[in-house]
Amino acid sequence: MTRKPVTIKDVAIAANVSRATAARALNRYGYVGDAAALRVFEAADRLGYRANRVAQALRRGELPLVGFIPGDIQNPFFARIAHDLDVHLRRQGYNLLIASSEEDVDQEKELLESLRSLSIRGFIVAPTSAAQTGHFEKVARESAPLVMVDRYVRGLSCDSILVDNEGGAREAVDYLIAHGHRRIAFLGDEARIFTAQERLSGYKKSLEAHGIAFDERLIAVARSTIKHSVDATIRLFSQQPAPTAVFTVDSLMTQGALIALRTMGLTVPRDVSLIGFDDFDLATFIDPQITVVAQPINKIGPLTAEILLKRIEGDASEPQHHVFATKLVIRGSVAPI
Amino acid sequence: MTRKPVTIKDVAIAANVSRATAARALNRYGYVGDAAALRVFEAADRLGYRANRVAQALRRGELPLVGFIPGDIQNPFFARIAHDLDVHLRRQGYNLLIASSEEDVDQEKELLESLRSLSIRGFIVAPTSAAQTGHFEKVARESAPLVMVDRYVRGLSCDSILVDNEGGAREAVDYLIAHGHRRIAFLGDEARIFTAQERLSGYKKSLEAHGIAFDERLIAVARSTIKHSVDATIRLFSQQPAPTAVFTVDSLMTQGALIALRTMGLTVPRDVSLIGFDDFDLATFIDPQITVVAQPINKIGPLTAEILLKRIEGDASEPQHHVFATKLVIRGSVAPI
DNA sequence: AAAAATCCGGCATTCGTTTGCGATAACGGG
DNA sequence: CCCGTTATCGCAAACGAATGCCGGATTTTT
Repeated sequence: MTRKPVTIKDVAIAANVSRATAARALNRYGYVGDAAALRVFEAADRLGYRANRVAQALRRGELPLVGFIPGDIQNPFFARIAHDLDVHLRRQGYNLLIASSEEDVDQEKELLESLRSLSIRGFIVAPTSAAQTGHFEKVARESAPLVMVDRYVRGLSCDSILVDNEGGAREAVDYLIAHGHRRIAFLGDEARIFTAQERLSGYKKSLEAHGIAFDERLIAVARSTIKHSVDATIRLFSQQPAPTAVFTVDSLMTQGALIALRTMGLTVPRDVSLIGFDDFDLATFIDPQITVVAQPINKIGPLTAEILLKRIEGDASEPQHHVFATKLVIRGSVAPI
Repeated sequence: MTRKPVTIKDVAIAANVSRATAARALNRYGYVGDAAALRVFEAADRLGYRANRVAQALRRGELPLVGFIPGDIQNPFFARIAHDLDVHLRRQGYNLLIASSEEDVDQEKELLESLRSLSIRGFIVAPTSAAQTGHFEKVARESAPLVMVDRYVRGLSCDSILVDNEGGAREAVDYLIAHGHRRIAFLGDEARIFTAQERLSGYKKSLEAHGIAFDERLIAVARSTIKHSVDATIRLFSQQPAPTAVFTVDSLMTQGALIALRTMGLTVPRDVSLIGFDDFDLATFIDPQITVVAQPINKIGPLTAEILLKRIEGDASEPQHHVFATKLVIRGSVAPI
């Protein structure tokens, strides 16, 4: 574990030139004689020289790093986006620093500050709260470009890449209603979270459009983990009269709901119909196959990376707001009542 | 997007002291008068000063960053580990830089070099190849401590945190054999990958112990994604006579195998018995529930983080090698022949 | 052959922070 | 009152790389 990094000074000495010349040779700028350059390259190679990116960053004021702050890296949705971001950013020489906010506003704030002091070049954030915006504004104004993904903070002048949450939810609930359901439960994460709000709003609009009264008791809120969703679902279906259908807000909650329903001895779709937001690999494998609102997840990461890179390169045009359409993928988890 | 970071110089001027005094006050060392310290704090607070971690790093020679290089961040196994690492490392003031090697040795090498030049303080790696070791040796010797997780590179003098792959696989295959199976297929990722090797070895040992001849045609190799595993499984079960059971090497491949079998009209466990390595959330939800070799995944990340932190703090004792026991979780995907 | 253009490469500075050393001041025991 | 001790704080030098500037060497041009 001996630390003895090779600096440009070592290379310069070995090549018998000054540090300046070595730097010029390695970075190919200014005038460097062929002989000197050759000696420098040879020495750098022999010593295994690697430029210290920290020193470069200090001088330039920035590290080739991009920060990604999702709500939860274990959610397959965010894992997929992280993967796509990583691939695209790396192609341009950036590394991705992933730091999960765990849906905690304070932690998100802290992370943002912490990454900010790293002179990071850009941020990709899925804001935990749709309301609290102060910390983002400061970062976006003073530090580096920021792009919101999956979630939106009103009033923040930044690019955003979203999906049509409200439309997708509405379509799903419309579909349930068309099958005769009236007591449709909504299983979502905390109201603070943008996607939950929008999907709830789509749910409400659908009910309203069909003249069905909104019933607070049909709304369940839980953290987005399988475990928490199981509990919430059980609570939901313990009341009388029980819902006849449930709409879940993401794939983890869908899975939790499935497990809970099975535990309670309820069969999908015979006893309960179900539609989930966000598709997942095993959706087609479960019996019955689960009807879902699918998002074009393969497009979100790449587009986000692309937009952020443009911003980093200085694009100062008006903020862009992309909204991807969702698609109701009809499988077998909904039955007429 | 105006960049005007507040430096310690600004604080010093505002507090009417020298930079040195400001630094001493903020870092609480050396002699600083109460009055001066107070002025510094006040000024720092008012200006919103945050130390530039890049400059600190340059001076100290290291950034409070730890790099994690898994094979694939989308694999729930690695996502979980990444999450646990993140939580534990952050608690100690480190940020986690996640960069997936995508099971590509060259990319792994590049990532390692790239992170090395960031003066990263430690590495956590799941080596893609059990054979190629050169790049790791250099890093571990010259740059920063390195801990191997989930996979091991022979001859590399580093800590490792593994599970008992061979034992787990063997137990699974024993179990299949005990149910009368003889033609047991093995679905694994590329032989280059350590866990695949070990699990295959366990498979072979079990066969051998029961006097069953090893048959090359029962071995299928595919990249560890659901899509690739589907194809490989179909190939496996297209031959005559078809296997009566299959052992899969990770949860993604298990899911792929399930999908393939269903597509081919084969029912588990009536037509084919199945055991997968690595448990997954929906394993209990599929009909039948899937019998798996479970790993203590909740312990791997925390232990890894703990060991790395100790190394960073200078622990130079002999490399530790942890091997967690696996557990065969018997559910319903195996039937007697 | 002299003047001018071109090419090389070293010196010194910059980035923001930390810190060894030295200067100054305050204090108190003898 | 003197001097040793302790407290306080500033100067300047690192850390490693990048680069403007400038003097000197070489080549080209006239």
